[in-house]
Amino acid sequence: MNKEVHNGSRNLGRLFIQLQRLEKNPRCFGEAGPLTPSEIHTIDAIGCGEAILMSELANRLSITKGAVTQMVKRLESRQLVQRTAHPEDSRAALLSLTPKGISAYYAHWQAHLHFYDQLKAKLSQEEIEIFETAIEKLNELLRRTENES
Amino acid sequence: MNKEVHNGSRNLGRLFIQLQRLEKNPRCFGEAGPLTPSEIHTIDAIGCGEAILMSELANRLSITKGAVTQMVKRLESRQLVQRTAHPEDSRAALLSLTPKGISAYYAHWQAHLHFYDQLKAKLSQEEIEIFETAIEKLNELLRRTENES
DNA sequence: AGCAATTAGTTTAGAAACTAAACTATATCT
DNA sequence: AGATATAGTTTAGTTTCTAAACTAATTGCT
Repeated sequence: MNKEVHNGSRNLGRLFIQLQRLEKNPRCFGEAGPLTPSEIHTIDAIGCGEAILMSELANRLSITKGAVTQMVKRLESRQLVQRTAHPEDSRAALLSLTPKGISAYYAHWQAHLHFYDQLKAKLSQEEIEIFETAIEKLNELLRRTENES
Repeated sequence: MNKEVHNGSRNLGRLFIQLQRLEKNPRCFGEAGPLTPSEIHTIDAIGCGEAILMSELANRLSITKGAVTQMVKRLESRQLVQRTAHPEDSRAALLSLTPKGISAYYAHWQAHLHFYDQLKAKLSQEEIEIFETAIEKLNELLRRTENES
């Protein structure tokens, strides 16, 4: 009984470590060749919505602008991302996904959904709902923890 | 309604990213100075149980033996980890935590528990239980996914 | 209009945390 | 004893990032 007290925290820790491990190696998504975790993560952050600025991407990824420059250069050379001139500010570059980038984006998304479906298959409808609200609360908690520091 | 279909997966993804972000910077634990994520992770993997071999540590961390050599060298020089000779195999080194390492280990553990307590404060007893079994099932699923590839 | 301050992005040198592969030294198997 | 396997180390090189100095365009002030 007493031994079980810390298991919740331990399991959450393990979950994190396993996720990290799984996301460590390059994988293929859509028509793109093998993509490293950072690469697919960047594609995910750019997304299929409106084109975004380099600095906005840096923000979303929590990395420096310099790192973004380097990453985008690589993805551009592999024709996954494209830059277009900003219509009003000639300093700025507008980033968006190419068709190949979009295919990687959807394939990645698809993989996530597939994985999540597997989890849902193991839970009842009620459990799914509780799990999801718990995850949301966790996210909220983390957001606040982040601002504290 | 339809818009909500993918939110579970998205939130789980966000959780992962937020956790990564949070664990990015060096932090202080116990009597040890600032420790990088890899360092505290290594200390956590060595643990306070029986002394372990370098290769066992490499296994637990899913990194190469060479990487372990380098990491342990650093932690040893900071007096967080110690090596003792293996009584029966003179090739092998037995790793364990020094008192300073142990204090870091517990402080890290403490931080996790504290965080988890904050989450639990937001959930009912029943919700906690469901959440924890869901996490366990997730872990199980991940373990299997890992073996597949 | 003119000059300072700000902002967008780039460049460069270097750090952290790895890997792969060749290596040393000991142990085990036949 | 000799071949093979195992524990750990070393080294050179990769990836992903940062910090800081930089360029070029924009905005704000007077």
